[in-house]
Amino acid sequence: MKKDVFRYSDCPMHRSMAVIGTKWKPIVIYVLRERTARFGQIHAAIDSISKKVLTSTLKELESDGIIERKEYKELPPRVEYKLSEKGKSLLPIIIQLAKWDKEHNCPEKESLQNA
Amino acid sequence: MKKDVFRYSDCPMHRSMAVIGTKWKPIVIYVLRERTARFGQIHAAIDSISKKVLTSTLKELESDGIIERKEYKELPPRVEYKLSEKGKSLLPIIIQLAKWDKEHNCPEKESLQNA
DNA sequence: ATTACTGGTTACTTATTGGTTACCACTTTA
DNA sequence: TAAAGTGGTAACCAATAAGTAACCAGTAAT
Repeated sequence: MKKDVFRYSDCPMHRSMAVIGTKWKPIVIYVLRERTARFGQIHAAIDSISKKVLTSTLKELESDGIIERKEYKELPPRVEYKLSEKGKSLLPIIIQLAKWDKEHNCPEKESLQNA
Repeated sequence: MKKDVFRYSDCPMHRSMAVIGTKWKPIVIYVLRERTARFGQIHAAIDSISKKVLTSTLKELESDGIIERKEYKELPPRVEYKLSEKGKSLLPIIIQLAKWDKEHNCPEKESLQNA
């Protein structure tokens, strides 16, 4: 999120938004919830994100300590991303949000909450 | 969030983001967590939001059934906003996020997690 | 010699969000 | 008569986020 207007706010919601308040960040965290993934795998999992935006999203998440990036000196290159401890601590919230959605935004199947 | 690209996705995180994935929405929900508030009060609570953006944020939250708007036919006008049941069901997540922030993004006071 | 592979970068353009200022209705108060 | 108070709206502009297409390195396989 932009040039840190929210980062040093005294409201915790503002600060949270500074870290995960963009279109793609929660989705990337969700993708990494149970596995390490390579750049290309994340890109394939979220097919509508562009490489450029995925790159910048990953960089920001890394610099905020949410994910870790490990580069293997191979050819062709291999880079793996995974949640850090801090990122994992955010996971219950992200997962609850996905669950909330399943319970509230699926008009078709309102009674099937165990998918 | 824009023209509903995410709204009918089959990924629950995409759909959640369609409903609350903007800069201001989680903050507005947080402000309404324990009280009904008037437009001017919300505006005062989030002093960096403009009236225009607050108006559109409130409208979107209302049309997604997260908040309820009640207009009193008085002069000067009075309009009250509060969380709907659906909005209240989202609240634990928002509050957890604020709590997460307090625990992880306050480098100064790392051991004071009970503020 | 060419293509594929991977994880990007670059330059450029467009979409979306956010901000500013002025203004409105209608009544009460000064 | 004029200003204040409330919850906005309208027109216009600036900032930011996101998207597109082409390209790169360096090796292996075709």
